[in-house]
Amino acid sequence: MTYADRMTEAAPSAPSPRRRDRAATRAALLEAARLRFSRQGFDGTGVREIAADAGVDAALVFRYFGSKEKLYAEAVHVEIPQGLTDGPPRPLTRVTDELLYDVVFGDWEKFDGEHPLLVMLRSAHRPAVRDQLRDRLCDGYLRDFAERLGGGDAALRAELIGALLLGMGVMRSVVGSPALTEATFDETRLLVARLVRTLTEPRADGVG
Amino acid sequence: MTYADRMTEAAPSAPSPRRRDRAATRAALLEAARLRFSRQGFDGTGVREIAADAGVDAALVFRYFGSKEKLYAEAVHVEIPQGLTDGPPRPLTRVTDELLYDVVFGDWEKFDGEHPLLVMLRSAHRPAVRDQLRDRLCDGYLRDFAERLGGGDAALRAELIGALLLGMGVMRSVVGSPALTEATFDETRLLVARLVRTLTEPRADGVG
Amino acid sequence: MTYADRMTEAAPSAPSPRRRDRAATRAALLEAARLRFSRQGFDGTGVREIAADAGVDAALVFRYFGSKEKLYAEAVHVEIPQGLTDGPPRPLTRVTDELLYDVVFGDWEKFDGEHPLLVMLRSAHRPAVRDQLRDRLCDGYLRDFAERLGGGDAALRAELIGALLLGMGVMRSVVGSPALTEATFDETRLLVARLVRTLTEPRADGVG
Amino acid sequence: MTYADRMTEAAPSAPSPRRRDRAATRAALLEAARLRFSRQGFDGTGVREIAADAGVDAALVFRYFGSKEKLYAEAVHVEIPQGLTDGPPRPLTRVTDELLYDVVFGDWEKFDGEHPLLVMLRSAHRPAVRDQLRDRLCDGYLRDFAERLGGGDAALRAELIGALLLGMGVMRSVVGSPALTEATFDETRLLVARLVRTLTEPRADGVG
DNA sequence: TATGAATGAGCATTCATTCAT
DNA sequence: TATGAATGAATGCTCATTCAT
Repeated sequence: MTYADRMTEAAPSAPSPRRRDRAATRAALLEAARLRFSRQGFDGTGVREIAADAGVDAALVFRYFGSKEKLYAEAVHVEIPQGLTDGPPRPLTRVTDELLYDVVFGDWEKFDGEHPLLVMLRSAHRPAVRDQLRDRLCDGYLRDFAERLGGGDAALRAELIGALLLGMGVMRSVVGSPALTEATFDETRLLVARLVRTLTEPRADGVG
Repeated sequence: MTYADRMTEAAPSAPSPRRRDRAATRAALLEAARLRFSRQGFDGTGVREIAADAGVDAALVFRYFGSKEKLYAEAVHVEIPQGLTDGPPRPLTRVTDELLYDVVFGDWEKFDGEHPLLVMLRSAHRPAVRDQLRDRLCDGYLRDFAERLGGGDAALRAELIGALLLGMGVMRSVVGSPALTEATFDETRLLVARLVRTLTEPRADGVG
Repeated sequence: MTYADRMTEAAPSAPSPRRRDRAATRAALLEAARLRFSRQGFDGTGVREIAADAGVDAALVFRYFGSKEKLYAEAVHVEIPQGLTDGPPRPLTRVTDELLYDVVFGDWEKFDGEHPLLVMLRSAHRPAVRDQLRDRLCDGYLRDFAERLGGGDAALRAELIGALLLGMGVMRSVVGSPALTEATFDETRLLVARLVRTLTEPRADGVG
Repeated sequence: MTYADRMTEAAPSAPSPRRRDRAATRAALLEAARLRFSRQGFDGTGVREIAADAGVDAALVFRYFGSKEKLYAEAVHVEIPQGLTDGPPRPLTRVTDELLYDVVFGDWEKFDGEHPLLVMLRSAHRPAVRDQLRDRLCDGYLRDFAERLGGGDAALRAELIGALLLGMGVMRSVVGSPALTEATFDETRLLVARLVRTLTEPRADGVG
């Protein structure tokens, strides 16, 4: 059996055998789903596994969420933090600092340590997940970001910054590259800030 | 056509020749597997599908490769191109130019149009794939790259460049972000070169 | 989903009157069950569907009726109409006329347009339904009918008439055969009357 | 458990543990399916049951037939006997005699004793089965039959004969009505022949 | 009493894999 | 050696029914 690499640890939480509590059961399923999907991706996770983690019957997944796919969509959904262009005015490098922390260095406990965008990336071969990812990334983060930048190729430069941050997240959490994994947030933010400024400040010489 | 034509050709179809020798059958399976895995990822591809594409029985996958997982490993394996620090000496931005073309803009026919690293990323939720990806990326590209860069945090800066390129590939092929998808190679390389120089040139001001 | 032809329209009635007494709820369940079972058969109907039509919880089905099977039995039960040999005396062809109308051409609103016998026939693979059907048909219609006919093989001839009428109902509503579906009641009754007389009138020549 | 009425007898045949014999396995599955479907209808039969009867794994149902529905279609398919208007010329009552025997009195061993039309009737709530039934009945038996009869309402009279025979089959095998169940073929054919003649012979008086 | 949360057996179907030939 | 028949565990999902409240 070559599929033994699937992690089989029990649910870390599953606190009380709460019974007959709709909200709590739903929440327990969502929490279990988040963790499993984060670790194992969509295809690698079974609904029975999730239900067992939550301590309930698998049929409740369908009662409460309709399908595995909808459970996934709801599990990886997070309210997009408004903090890009909204909130108190602050310099762009401050904004990217926050994003860097969130996406790359943040410890998203509920998602097994990774940013939900990276979690979704892991199951992005599914069209539904891909769409969700695109919405969150392009219509969420990047659009606001591009508006903040000026110039004709604002969208492209915004996506480059997005690519950098996303790529760093991939490097750390998916690939596990050594330098980024061991680097501290402070070491990294200086480099990132320099890169962001490079894309932000208008350069008189347009030389590549 | 890729920047450096390092892919060796192979029959694109191999339709009719019924009687095949062992080597040809193996090659046909590998080619079919490469295309299917690239398009559909590991989980989304069945061994019967691959075998049917190759015109042979599915049992041969196990006879020749032992398991689906090992077939995958062999299918996505490509000899790491020597073109980073080897070859004729050329400026670093030229090297990253080549990498940008390969990873982000290149058309890898044998992998259905994408760089094998992106293909692997798509199935990276599997520990085996993840390990393979890490080896290829860290011990392959990034190590050579870091040696080329000087300074104390060379490895980190090398990974940042790697993250940028990998992130751009993800943006284009997985996420499908609009600006990067529509941008031309030439529009993009100027921006990337600027970023690379930012990480390369020693800056007197160490401000982040 | 190849079974999408299952009708999914909501209940046409039972809209608003929230608070109901026991009797009204029971009646609402029965009515909903009758319609659903008539349309979709026993296996094709779920208790949740019925309960939803009636506007109550599915558990009430079990509280009131014990099981889906018992609900079915009660739903398709109708008082056998007395109109065969009872009532004012009238010729036998008149009686079969009435039966023809009832079974084949009648519009049984409460059973979605079909005679309950045909409805039951549709789920007659269930032993319980089959028993109910046999009781209704043999101990109900056919016994009275046979008494009306004279002669040694009265029972057999009665069953032949029953078979004709039942078969016509099957042809129209289950099979959907073209001629019987489009024929009018008046076109048909002449032929049926002739057949009935054939079985009724003593024939001098006993030739088959 | 109110569903205990499902018959659970083992397969009567399952002769040899024939292994690795495509044709024999296919045939064993078909035979088991025919019996189970005949007894229990489409919904009441599981593919595991069928496979167990045939002594093989349930997955083979899908390997050989694609789906449960296709297995059903193939299981209840019989070559329609040409013997209505084809073959040596013979009087119509002789033709109906044959049909009577086939549909009502014949012992179709492979279908658990019933004519396949009656078997299909049992699962006719499924659109696919219904279509198959209609094809077999209307386009098969009845069309040829109507051509044989003359007159303006030939189709209607043909369907009346069909209804009679089908209804008799239902009475015997589904309802289990006593007289028809106990009657001999010879007792019955005389009555049926009289009925057929009634519909065949032109009557000067068109009175119903 | 009536609600609705929970259950668990069951469903058809798919899959990588093995084994007889 | 290579074919393809056979396997069995796992998949997502549905259902009638029960039980706590």
